Amino acid sequence: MNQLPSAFRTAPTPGSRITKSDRTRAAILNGALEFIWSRPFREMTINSLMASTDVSRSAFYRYFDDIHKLMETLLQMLAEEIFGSSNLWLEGVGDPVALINEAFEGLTQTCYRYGPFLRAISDAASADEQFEKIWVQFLGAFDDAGISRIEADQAQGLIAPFDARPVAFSLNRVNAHTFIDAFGQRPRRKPKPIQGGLARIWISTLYGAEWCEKGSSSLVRK
Amino acid sequence: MNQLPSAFRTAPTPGSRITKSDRTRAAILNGALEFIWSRPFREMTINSLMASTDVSRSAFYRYFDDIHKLMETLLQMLAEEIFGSSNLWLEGVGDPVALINEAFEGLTQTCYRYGPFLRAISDAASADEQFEKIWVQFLGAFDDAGISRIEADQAQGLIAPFDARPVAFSLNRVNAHTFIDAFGQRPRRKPKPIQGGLARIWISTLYGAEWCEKGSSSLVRK
DNA sequence: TCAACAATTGACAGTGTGTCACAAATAACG
DNA sequence: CGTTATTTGTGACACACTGTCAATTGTTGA
Repeated sequence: MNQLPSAFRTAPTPGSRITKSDRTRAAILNGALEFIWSRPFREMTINSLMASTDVSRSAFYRYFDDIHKLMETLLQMLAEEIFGSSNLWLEGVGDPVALINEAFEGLTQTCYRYGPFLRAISDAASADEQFEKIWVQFLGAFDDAGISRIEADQAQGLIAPFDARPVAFSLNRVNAHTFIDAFGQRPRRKPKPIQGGLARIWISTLYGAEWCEKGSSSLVRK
Repeated sequence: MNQLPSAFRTAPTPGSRITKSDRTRAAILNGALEFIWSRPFREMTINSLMASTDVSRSAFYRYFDDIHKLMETLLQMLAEEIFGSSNLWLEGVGDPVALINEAFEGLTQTCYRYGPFLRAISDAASADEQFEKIWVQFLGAFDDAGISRIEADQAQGLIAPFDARPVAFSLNRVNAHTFIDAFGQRPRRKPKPIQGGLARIWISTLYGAEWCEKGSSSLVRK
């Protein structure tokens, strides 16, 4: 049922032994993940979060400055996985349309699994100035990579010569917020149609609609 | 400098005279608009809001249940104007590509003007369950209208026969969050490239890229 | 064993919320 | 007018959450 990552079952200490502090820290992080999975971020107070652990509320502050610093820690976890999926198209070589389809296959799966978490991150961003910067930076990294890829393909004549920046900007927004809105709260929408819709938008915009029905089987409609 | 609507300069009472209550209510709403224009929504407490009026914090509760009910009142204001712009394409007759370009002209202008406000609404939605429902409903109305329009054009052979629902869903997300991210905080991005990027995405996805450079002059690049 | 260090705790001050009984201002009316 | 009724505004209260601190408890290694 709970599809959240189990990355904190043990301690993330470098070389030394597992200390009590490690276990408490892991308990807090796991508690946060479970919380996010079952309740909206706005209800996650230090109180309610620490209630799931066996230590007091004050103990939280030995490990994190506040709720948003904790979210920052969690975001880093997800970031690698998401960036990994997207990189297929962003930096891959070969047929770009096929790469996009492949990338959306993995990306959709990842975002479907982590939907509520993704949503919590987005909510946390609007609640805290510092964390918002991190989230904006995270999205901005995709913007830059997208612009590079589009301009590279434009140089090769694969993409029409339009202004890459605003298109990359909007294409990244459509991904982020389609996933957040579609998978962020239960019942989540079916992933396949969402994936198909996004792939269609990207491929039509960048390479032309005639590529939409070709390529990966992930676009075949039932 | 301040481009916010001045809708509350007087009282919105039906027939009768302007009472003191009307003026206070208007002062609160105007204070909220000014606040949103200059500071992020997360900093808008009843305290800081009422400081701009000449009545006490408690007086707020005579007019609104809480901050989010106030936001609800403000949203209704904007809703009509936004829906008006979009309706050009959603329900207009004639060349749909030209209609989209026209619609984006007005829509971009409106969202540029009300950017910080739009952003506050989005932030408020993630902070309050009730208000979130209203925001979701607001977006959902565009989804439904978009699906209808796409399916109608598909029936006419103007749009390829793909599953309209997820595409309309994502196209609406790209609008909302492109505008929020691009115009929600100063310095706002230049509206024209944003408008061009969005129009390109919509037109390519729905009608095919060959229509992108034709139609309205709003797509001509410098 | 017993210091030295790590982890945890309850209590506190600060800020915000929403409610209430009461005070002040305004309107209604003889 | 002056008096009453209604509307509008206020301070004070109880509650919730945050972040800090000195004091306490626990763990570890010589």
